Amino acid sequence: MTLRHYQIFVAVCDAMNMTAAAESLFMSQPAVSQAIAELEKNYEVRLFERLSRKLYLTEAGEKLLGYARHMLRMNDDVEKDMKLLRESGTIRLGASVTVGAYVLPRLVSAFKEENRRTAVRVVEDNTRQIEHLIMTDQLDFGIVEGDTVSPDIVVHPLMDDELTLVCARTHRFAGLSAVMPEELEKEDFIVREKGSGTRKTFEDTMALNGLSWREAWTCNNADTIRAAVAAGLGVSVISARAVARDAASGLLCALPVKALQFRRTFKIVYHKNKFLTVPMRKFMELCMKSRA
Amino acid sequence: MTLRHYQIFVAVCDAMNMTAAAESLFMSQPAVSQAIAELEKNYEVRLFERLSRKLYLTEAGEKLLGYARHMLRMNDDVEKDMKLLRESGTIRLGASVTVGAYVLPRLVSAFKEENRRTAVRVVEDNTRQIEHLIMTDQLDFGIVEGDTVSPDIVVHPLMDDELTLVCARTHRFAGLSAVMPEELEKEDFIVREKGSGTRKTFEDTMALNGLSWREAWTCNNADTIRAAVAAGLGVSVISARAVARDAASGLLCALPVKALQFRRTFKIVYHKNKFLTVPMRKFMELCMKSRA
DNA sequence: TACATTTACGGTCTTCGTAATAATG
DNA sequence: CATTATTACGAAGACCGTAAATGTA
Repeated sequence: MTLRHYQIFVAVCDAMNMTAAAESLFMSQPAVSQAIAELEKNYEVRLFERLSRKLYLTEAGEKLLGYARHMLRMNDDVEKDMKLLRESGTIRLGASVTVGAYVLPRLVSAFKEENRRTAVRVVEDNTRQIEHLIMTDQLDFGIVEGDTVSPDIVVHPLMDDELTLVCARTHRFAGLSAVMPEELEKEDFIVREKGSGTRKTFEDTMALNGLSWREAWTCNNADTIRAAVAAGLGVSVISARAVARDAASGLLCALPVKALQFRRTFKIVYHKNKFLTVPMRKFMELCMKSRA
Repeated sequence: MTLRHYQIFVAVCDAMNMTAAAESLFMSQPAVSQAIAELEKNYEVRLFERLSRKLYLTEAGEKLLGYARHMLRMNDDVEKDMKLLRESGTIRLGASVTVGAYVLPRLVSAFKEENRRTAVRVVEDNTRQIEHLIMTDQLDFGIVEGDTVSPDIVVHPLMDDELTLVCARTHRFAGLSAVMPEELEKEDFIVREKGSGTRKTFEDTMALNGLSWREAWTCNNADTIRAAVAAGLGVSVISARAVARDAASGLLCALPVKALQFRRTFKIVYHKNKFLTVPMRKFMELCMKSRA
């Protein structure tokens, strides 16, 4: 028996008259009659007594009616829920550390402003981990700074991120319009841990320019770095976004290195077979539009 | 979308693998694939992510799964309930007064003995009312003493019922082996009300035999009649079944009238289009078997 | 290559319409 | 005779099978 049978049955119960039920369902009366007959045959019960051109619902009919109404109601609810999910399902978003700290909060809150019914869940971890979560559909997509490995990952460059040299306001560099690259070799560096994208960009760029450097302090977050730099324990090269506020307030100095740029790109990444829902695409569009 | 779609969907969720689901459903794998595709198309949501030969249930899939399981469960329950009702639905039984008081209790309790799951509801009223309730499917069938009117009522004679003359043990009739019909005309009669089947049988038989009679007391129940007769207030003609116990205990005397019988028939009656369930037929068979 | 899913296509059963028949008031 | 339900039958479509194609490990 199909939901259609139940639907017809309920219509007949509501009308207690097959002809009227057929009309309400915009179908022929014999089709209704047949559907009821099929139900009765299938369950081997009589659903209606037909006495003197009138229909009377039997005990079995009464019982079935309860179930049928419930099932049809559920089916309608499915429709509604699917529609809702189609337009506002949860977004499971991955972010690598720098992105998560300095880019995403702004984007997520802007998105939520315009899509209040869509929940956004963010997982922050290193690029490698984010990639794995995407490959196993534990995340819908990610915004990362590092490079992905799998050829099944689609990569959309989102925005460039510039690392900048920072020092304390009391440091000898403070006030210079630019620092000569060789000067860096004389400094103590406070750096992120191995495996960090920031660290990798810094190392790669230094190596590319034939510059050596001294590691004075290693830590896994930008807050500690800013504090240590401000305290004059050394200099660092971290995302300009991470020090924008402190540079403006004068707590730290951010300054360029002559003829040398620490650059990387933030990218939106997802599995090439991933089905992107409307809210997911909306979020991505918002990211692309708001790249600064 | 049909229940079949949901059934297939649930199987795929259970296996998280279309091929295995197809096997468990004893159907081809493409058919499963198609059912899922139809669901996804219909609701315009993706139910599974297909990443690297693996299936992952989406948020929408998760939601749908909950509904689908519920609906399928209900559908199974319908099956069970219908089966139960088929074999043990309620019996709505009508009985006219004498039948209800002196015949039915025995039959119903005998029936319940062997059909514990079948509920029996009895409505006791006069034949005319019982017939109306049957015509409007408020009763499944009836056992009545009177005659039905509608040509749509099927009538099965069930058992003869003999009315007997009763008097007090101190009455002048007491001890006689038979009473001469003419003697009746000298007695005071305690009778049932007009409209009663018992009264009608009595009146008809008396009239048929050219006998007149005196009405001393009218009441609508056999208990009062027995009490009044026992008190020597008159004689009566009522169902032998109603006085069997009192006659045996010597409280009353039941005796034949020479060459005269007060007879009527109890009948099983139902609408000719009435669908008789298994328990209903069982009850009728029990009635026919146990006719005394 | 081997395995899983999707696409293509065709046969069979279902569903529903029209028309005819039966039953009822 | 008008109204309602059932039966009969045929066309359109759904369902599911086989075969081939596609995509991955």
